Amino acid sequence: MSTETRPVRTGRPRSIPASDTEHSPREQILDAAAALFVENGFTATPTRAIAERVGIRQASLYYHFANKEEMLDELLTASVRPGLEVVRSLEALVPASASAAGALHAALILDTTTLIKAAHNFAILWLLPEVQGERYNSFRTERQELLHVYGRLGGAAATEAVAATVSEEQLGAIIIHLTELISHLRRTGEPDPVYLEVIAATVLRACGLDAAAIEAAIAESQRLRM
Amino acid sequence: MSTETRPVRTGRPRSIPASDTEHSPREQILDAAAALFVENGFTATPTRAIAERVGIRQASLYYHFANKEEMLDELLTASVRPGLEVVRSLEALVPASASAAGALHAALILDTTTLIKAAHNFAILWLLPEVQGERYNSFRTERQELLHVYGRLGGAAATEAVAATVSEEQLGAIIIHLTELISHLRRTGEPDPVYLEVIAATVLRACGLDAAAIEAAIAESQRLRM
DNA sequence: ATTATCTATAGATCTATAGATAATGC
DNA sequence: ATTATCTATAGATCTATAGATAATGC
Repeated sequence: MSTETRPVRTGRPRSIPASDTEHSPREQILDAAAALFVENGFTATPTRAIAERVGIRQASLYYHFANKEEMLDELLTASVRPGLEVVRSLEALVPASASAAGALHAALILDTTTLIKAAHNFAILWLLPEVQGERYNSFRTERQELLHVYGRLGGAAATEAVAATVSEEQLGAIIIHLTELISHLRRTGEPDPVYLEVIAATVLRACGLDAAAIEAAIAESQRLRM
Repeated sequence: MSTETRPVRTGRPRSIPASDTEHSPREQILDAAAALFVENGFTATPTRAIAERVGIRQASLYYHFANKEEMLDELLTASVRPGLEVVRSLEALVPASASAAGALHAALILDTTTLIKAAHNFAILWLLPEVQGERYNSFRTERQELLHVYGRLGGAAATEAVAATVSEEQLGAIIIHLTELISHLRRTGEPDPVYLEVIAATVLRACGLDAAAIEAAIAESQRLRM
């Protein structure tokens, strides 16, 4: 016996009945837009292409969104938020129940796992030139926050020698940028999952940790992620 | 007495006389296109905007280029080639007249210096979604070659522990990606030049080098660049 | 009555071609 | 004659709005 709220659809039926009755039209549109924006970019994706992929008429998009920008805006914020939460909750464990290096490694693995597994390669959306505009400031703020958290974790994990020459700001930029390597690799094919481990270890090396310290952080990271 | 070949221009004069008589119309167009493609992207840059920036009519572009793609294509290849030459010539010094770590460091500083100083932020062009098409394969081949050279240099410089867990392919991807951090930072402002040193040192750490080995590589790198 | 679609289309582009024109070169 | 521009424009978009329509909700 199913207690799921079966979605009963009002409104005029589509000329091509929806293959996906699970998700709301809004979600269907965002999914199609994500796929196409990632593949072709924003300006190069006609609203018609989005509609076609959903199986509705081009004009019907505008019942759900005021314009094309609104779709991109929603996709952008959806693309940082989960990563930010993960990294924040791991930072909260430091120093009481986790070391900075252990938490950093765990955050990196979880974050890059999301990047590699997500249905669409969301994380490259913010590279679109159109995103430079002020319209997307709220997204940029969230990304900046992610950079700061990574910077703090990295700074706390770093050896004195590294902390003395690399600011937390710089470290944050380097770390977040290394996680994004996954998205870049995804553009040309399915990246080898071993990259997740390689990137996480590279970040720890960038923080100045030696082989023994890295091994310890990896072990701790595994416990933290259980 | 000047022996410079003063460019005497044939053809119908422009309605707005060129402010730049130094460069050929083709070069003027590429310069304008570079600035606009970097700022707004490819599809979002109308040919009219390029022409306006040059000071000619939109249709006049097509005397010099068959289409818009040809402009992007030319800009892309111009953006990798110099870096590739620099890195190659440094690799040639190894091991006879330079250590791998020293050559790698020198290559990184020279490469990122170009990225930070170039008139336009060329290096982000290859991130444009339009560049994924086969049309730009020749450019992608050159970039792949740059990745391989960096991978070989990194592999040769790496400690045994790192070389055992990170392939040259992976190392190359990480290194080239770290150099590109400069271009990303340039999108939002003028990056602090200290990033050049920070990135180069980060790469050496990623290769597993300890503080002493890095210091030695930096000293050697300075000699190599004199 | 409300919702979510549809059809039709206005208005604003945008790329690239055709053919004219105003210089210099020989 | 050759070169590099110009004017004019065809043809193909592309976004967003207006208003009609076919369901369900009450």
